[in-house]
Amino acid sequence: MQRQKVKFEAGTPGKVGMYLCGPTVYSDAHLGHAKKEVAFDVIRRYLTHRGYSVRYVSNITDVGHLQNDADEGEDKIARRAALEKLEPMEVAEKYYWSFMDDMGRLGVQRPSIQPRATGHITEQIELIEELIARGHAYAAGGSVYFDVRSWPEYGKLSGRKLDDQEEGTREAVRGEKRDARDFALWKNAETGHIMRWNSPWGEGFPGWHIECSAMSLKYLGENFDIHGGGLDLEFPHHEAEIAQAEAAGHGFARYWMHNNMLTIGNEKMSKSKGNFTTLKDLFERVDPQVIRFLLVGSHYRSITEMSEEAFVSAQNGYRRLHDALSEIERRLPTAPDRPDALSAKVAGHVQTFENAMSDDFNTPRAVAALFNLTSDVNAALAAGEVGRSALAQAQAAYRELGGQVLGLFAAGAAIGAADDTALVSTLMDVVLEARQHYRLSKQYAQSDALRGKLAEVGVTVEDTKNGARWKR
RNA sequence: GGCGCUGUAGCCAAGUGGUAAGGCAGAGGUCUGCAAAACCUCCACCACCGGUUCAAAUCCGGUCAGCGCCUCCA
Repeated sequence: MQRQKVKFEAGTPGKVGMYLCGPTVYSDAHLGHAKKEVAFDVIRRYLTHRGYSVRYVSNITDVGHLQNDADEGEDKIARRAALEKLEPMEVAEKYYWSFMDDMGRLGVQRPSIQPRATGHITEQIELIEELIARGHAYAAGGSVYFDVRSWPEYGKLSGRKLDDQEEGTREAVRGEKRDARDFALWKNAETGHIMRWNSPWGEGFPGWHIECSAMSLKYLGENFDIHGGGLDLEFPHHEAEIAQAEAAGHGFARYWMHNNMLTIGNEKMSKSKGNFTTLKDLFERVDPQVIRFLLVGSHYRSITEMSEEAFVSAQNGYRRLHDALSEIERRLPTAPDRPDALSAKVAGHVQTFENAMSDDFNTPRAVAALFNLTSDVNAALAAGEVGRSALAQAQAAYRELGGQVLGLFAAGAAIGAADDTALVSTLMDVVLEARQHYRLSKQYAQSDALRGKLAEVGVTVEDTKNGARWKR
């Protein structure tokens, strides 16, 4: 809670418990969600790489919270349900799986535990009762509110003072609150509100913030290590989480990490602004691996500026890395068994990568290390044969650092690997052989025509000293 | 109004007080029948003005511009 970069020390040696605020499942995920998920996925992967046993908990918010702070009862999921003519839980289910599918394609590993808000109503009610018992919450009109005046530490995460905040900037302040800034722990369900549960205060539904306090404590215990989420959640969501947990007497997260936003045209991409691109649309034209590469190309705490040009840039850059790895693996089986000067260079780049990641997960510097590695590898490959151990060492660097840590170079990814079936492989051999005949007899018009035809369907032919090769 | 962030090449993006990582795009060259890929070479007075320092992109003050949160938002 120092609002600065600090050294990480696990609460229990060798183990890390981390909690990430997950999505509200009422619509398709967009690129901004991907930035957050990928950022924390990389953090988790790197901690794992460093030998920690990580328990990664990320919630699913399937209770439909209100569109705004108004008194009206329509919530986001219910609204969507009406729109799509679905049961609210069908909406939640649909977009939950949609989210999982999108993240899977981006190479985001599944959480160790993925608790749902609707499955933890009891835990939330219990926490609310503890708060009431300790005098930090009060019931009013079938709802329960957190009494911010009773908890002086409220605001410590985001560095805010209550008195400085503008009151009720948008909506009329509810009369039943003791203070305008008190936030709901439990809300009375009005007539027509579909998602509702029994509680000591009547039928209702939990407030937005309470689920994260209840579920993180349940699965990670008190004083767990890391709590993450988007910077836009710092206040009020995370502030409220801390207050709820600590005012109830529970030690909460020891480190807080917030990813910055993704912008397009210098504006935050968000659902409310409508300037978002859903991942599903994006996957139609951009390889998920390229999107992931693009995201790790900027630091998680930095704003990532998105544009069409950025996709092209990422596509070409990622291809360079990918091609070098492919060439290494192609030459590995026949590489001579001797030491090579490349080894020391590889080791140097591996060290640079580790140093970058150890310093607040600096993925841009880590990626730069991979590019520098690639330069050395390509130079060595261009110069002639390279010793097997050096190649194996380089391969391991790509696979372990770029692959396991950054989540790149996934097997079966579209670039270079798709359709690499026996049939396609044989057909391509036949075509390239025919083309080679044309070339040897200097019938270049014909050979170039073949190459042109292949290019039209996205296949690139490259002539090398050792014959032609192709890639997609 | 309060809290906070950012301004680095055409674009993206790191940067730990000691004279700017990396990628894309671009220019020239090597190789090639031509391409492609790869390799070699080139490409930044770090928004502006002051200050501290032997030394500032980096620290301090100010100015300008932009952004985020304070309302659902990743």
